[in-house]
Amino acid sequence: MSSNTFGQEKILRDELKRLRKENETLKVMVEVIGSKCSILETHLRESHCPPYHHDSNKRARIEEFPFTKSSKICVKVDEEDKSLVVRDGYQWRKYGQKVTKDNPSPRAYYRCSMAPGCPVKKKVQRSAEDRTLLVATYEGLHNHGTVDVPNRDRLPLRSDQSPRGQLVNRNLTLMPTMSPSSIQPPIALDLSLSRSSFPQDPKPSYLSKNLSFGNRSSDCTKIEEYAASLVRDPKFTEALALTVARTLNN
DNA sequence: CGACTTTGACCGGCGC
DNA sequence: GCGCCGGTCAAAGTCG
Repeated sequence: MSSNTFGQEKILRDELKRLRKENETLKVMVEVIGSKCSILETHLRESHCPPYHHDSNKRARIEEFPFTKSSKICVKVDEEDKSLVVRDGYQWRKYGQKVTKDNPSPRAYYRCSMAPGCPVKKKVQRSAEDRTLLVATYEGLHNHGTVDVPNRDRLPLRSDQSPRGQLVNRNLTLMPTMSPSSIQPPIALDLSLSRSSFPQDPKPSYLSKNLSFGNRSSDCTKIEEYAASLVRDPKFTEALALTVARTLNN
């Protein structure tokens, strides 16, 4: 064995060690954020309990409890790409398109067509600030358990420029832009991350800082502060989504 | 022929 | 009450 081989082996071992640490760190983050999420959700439910009027004459807009069923994701696309297609592992049927006042780009309305009667809807619109971002807003909860269906590769069909059935590779980014009324984790957690849209960058920015959990008295505070800063990091949220998706798969 | 998009019309909430 | 606006409907068109 040459010294060169030993050197490579050492590098690989170091890399493995580093990845294990990252994995542990991510696990801690998932637990912290998960528990915070549950607490917040419970708190919201309690504090908003039912000022909920059910008027049978009102349309579906107010039929659903508003606190658990809305989330946003952002998707990076080419500026020239005019299709309003967000690949999230579900199958969608477009039922409308509108130009809204606050944004020159049209907003597309989709309904989940993977299961009959699935109440989930999504709106997709190009961000007014950043034309390379597609903002997808999800409403409702899927009434079917899995996104792992034979059709999962299928895209919502073309809008003006995407040929029918064409696969579009997008960089999905979960954005920490949820409003107080959207505390629940994003609905489409799969987000096709199993397709390995996981960042290639071996050192995600959120892990470049040193993280030590030595002192238990300040651990909780540290973790909370760090978690708060992490949720603002799109790379972290993407990694988090992947971790959760894998956990669910297991 | 079925599944889907397109697009103008329509509906209902909301602010003035 | 009126008009604006976002969301939905539904007929027609498209595609495989």
